[in-house]
Amino acid sequence: MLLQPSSKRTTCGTADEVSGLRMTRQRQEVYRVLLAQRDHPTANDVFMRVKDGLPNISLATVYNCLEALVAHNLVRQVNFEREPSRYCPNLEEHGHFHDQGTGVIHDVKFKPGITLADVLELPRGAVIQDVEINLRGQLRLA
Amino acid sequence: MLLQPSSKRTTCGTADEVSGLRMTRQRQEVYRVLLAQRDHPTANDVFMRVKDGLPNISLATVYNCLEALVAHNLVRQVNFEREPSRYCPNLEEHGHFHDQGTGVIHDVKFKPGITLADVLELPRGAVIQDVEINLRGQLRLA
DNA sequence: CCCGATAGCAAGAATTATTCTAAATTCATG
DNA sequence: CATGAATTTAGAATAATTCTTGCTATCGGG
Repeated sequence: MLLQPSSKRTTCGTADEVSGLRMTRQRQEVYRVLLAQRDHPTANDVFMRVKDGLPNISLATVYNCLEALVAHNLVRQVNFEREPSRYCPNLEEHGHFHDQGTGVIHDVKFKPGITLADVLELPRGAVIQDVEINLRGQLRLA
Repeated sequence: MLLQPSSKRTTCGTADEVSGLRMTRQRQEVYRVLLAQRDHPTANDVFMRVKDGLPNISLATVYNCLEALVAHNLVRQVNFEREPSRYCPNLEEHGHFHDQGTGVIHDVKFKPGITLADVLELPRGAVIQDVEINLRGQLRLA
């Protein structure tokens, strides 16, 4: 899923868009950085990485870009406790395991064929829009 | 030495501890407020409620009390997105469903006999200390 | 009962991730 | 090219939470 400032496919008069989002240089670079190193960086981490390619970018812009990417479902925002938000380009439904020993956050997939309703006693009539599963623990390797 | 219930001081008397936590007047009141209205209040909500009984309590103390209660596993801290933390005296393992329509947070129980390992592909050797499950959605009542 | 030590409290200042503001720039489109 | 909308930027503002400081209450030992 490489993003490219693709050819001018101007249906209604718009230009290079991904998921209806105009792909500016800054958004491109923020997205590229997220794909390049999938270690759940914070906004500030992203800021520092993006500065290599765009030395004049501002932190506010990084926040703007991340917000735009999240709003257009290209990136997920991951909140852990009250820590700074982290960002994740893995769009599959998944949870996160935060290893307290190393600080590393691992993606955790659902077992195949499992749905939330199999697991939880949801309120009647509940329509779920978004699921967040966060685990904290240690990796005790044998 | 004979001890009579001292009528002068607080009704709670001396040095009673719960889970190794000294139960001061302030901690008692914070805890009581949480038990009385289980609507997942924020620290500030708790502050306002506690002021009825303890008009001189400070917000910092409410934070301290909540922290102490959480540390001693009498209360759970619930974090939703980047919103202010909420507090919950329900100690059963459970998740939270945040109804976007009303803003109400509902506790969500696991179905009986379900364990995390049934559902998630945990990393090998992962020892889970804490689980957080947050759902966002709407209640569409038929 | 007295004393020193410790824990807890209150008030306000500090911290910090994030959002907002306003001005400048870029870009799409006519 | 002109125009208006979207985007970027730098810095100020916001707000939940934490920290600091000085004070008070409580505990344990003589």
